Amino acid sequence: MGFPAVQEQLDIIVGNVVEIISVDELEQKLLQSLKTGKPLKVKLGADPSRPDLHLGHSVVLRKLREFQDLGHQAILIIGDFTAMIGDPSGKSKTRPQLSAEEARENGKSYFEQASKILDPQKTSICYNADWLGKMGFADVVRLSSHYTVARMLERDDFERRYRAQEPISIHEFLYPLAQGMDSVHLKNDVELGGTDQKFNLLVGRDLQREYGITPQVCITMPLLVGTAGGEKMSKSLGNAICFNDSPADMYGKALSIPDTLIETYAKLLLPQQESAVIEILGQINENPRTAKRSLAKQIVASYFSQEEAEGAEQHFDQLFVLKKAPDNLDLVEFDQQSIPIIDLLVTLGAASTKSEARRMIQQKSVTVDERKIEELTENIELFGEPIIIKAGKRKFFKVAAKKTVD
RNA sequence: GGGUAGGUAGCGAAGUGGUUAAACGCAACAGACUGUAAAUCUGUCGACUCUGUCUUCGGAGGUUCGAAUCCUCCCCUACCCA
Repeated sequence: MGFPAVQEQLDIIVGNVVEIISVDELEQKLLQSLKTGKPLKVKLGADPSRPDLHLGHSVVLRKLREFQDLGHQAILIIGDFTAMIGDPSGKSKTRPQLSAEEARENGKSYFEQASKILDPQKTSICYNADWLGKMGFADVVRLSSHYTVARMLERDDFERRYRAQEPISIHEFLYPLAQGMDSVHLKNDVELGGTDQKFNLLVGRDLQREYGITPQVCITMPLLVGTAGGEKMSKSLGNAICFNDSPADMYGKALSIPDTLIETYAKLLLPQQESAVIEILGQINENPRTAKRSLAKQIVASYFSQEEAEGAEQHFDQLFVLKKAPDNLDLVEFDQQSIPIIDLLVTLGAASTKSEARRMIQQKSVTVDERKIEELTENIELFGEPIIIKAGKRKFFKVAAKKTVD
């Protein structure tokens, strides 16, 4: 099967990217593949230590998908080797060192999640422990000789930390080199990454050249801003929308983004060709609310289905527009017949400590079957029909005493 | 090896013997408002048997009526000199 014309391919590839190093080389590679009928190898690195994919990852995954759709070969490379070492970078706590099995396990989960965007049939997965794990100390020494400290310090992150007098461990210097070795091993034509990966991508390019391979084209994609705006989306900052979120959560989170983010989200999170994108962009000025609602719905639909997206929207309206409890709450059963409200909130996980539970009550955010709790010491009767506990705006629980079978 | 500057609540950052559970900012949570879980305003934000009690300021001891603040030892980080 043939590839689309080079210009046609370029038009798609260029969309949404921040930088392509370099466009000329990319064009040549495309031309070459068109002539020989050989697809380009497009590499994307995946970190298996954090297998929870969120919409931030989707930006770059979508770009990879576009390459697939153009007929090129997507290679998802699971960094299980680096994950096994663990990364104590800077002040951030040492990441748990993963065992080989855990890393593989996470890698699998990563692939499954990524398959919501990629075409799994056309995606090859590699584990970099397969080759990095076989390198001996001598190999590593040889590898490190290709790079200098000064060049390492060019990296934004290193430079900043160095200036701020924050610690940088030696092995962190080895990371870009290890990642670069992946490119040497795979002889890939293109590597994708977020803008924060630019340095690493370039190291891969340099190393390929050192090892006598045609250097890869580096394509960087924008980092997605989190739902709160400002910082980049990340699970640990709690501003992420995850692939594994329920449709309802996904919808709610998407709807809570600041208005100023609607455009960015619409462009980066939906397929470029999607007609809804244009529609949403058109609505922003007239009615941001409508634009945001259809954005949220489209996002949910792209991970689940149109029906589930509708459902999520209805669920949301019921909760926040009509302010009623959702009707499909799981029942939490208790052994005892009654329980102090504070203990109840902690047991349910609505509050992490009793002090917090106390505070919530004092702030009048707790209701039991629509009745506001005023007394800190109130006992909640659990026998009989299940009751609905509401804590804050969006935490609902349905509780009851266990039915005694006699 | 020598020297200097540091290690304070989720993060950033004040505080250098006494109303200090510890200023302030961010994050978080709640309330009001709204078109949303946006924005804005207000409040909360160590724990508990909660008008009181207990435990915190890298760790362990010590001085003192009283210490995050003084002393000793140790651990950790950055920089400079070797």
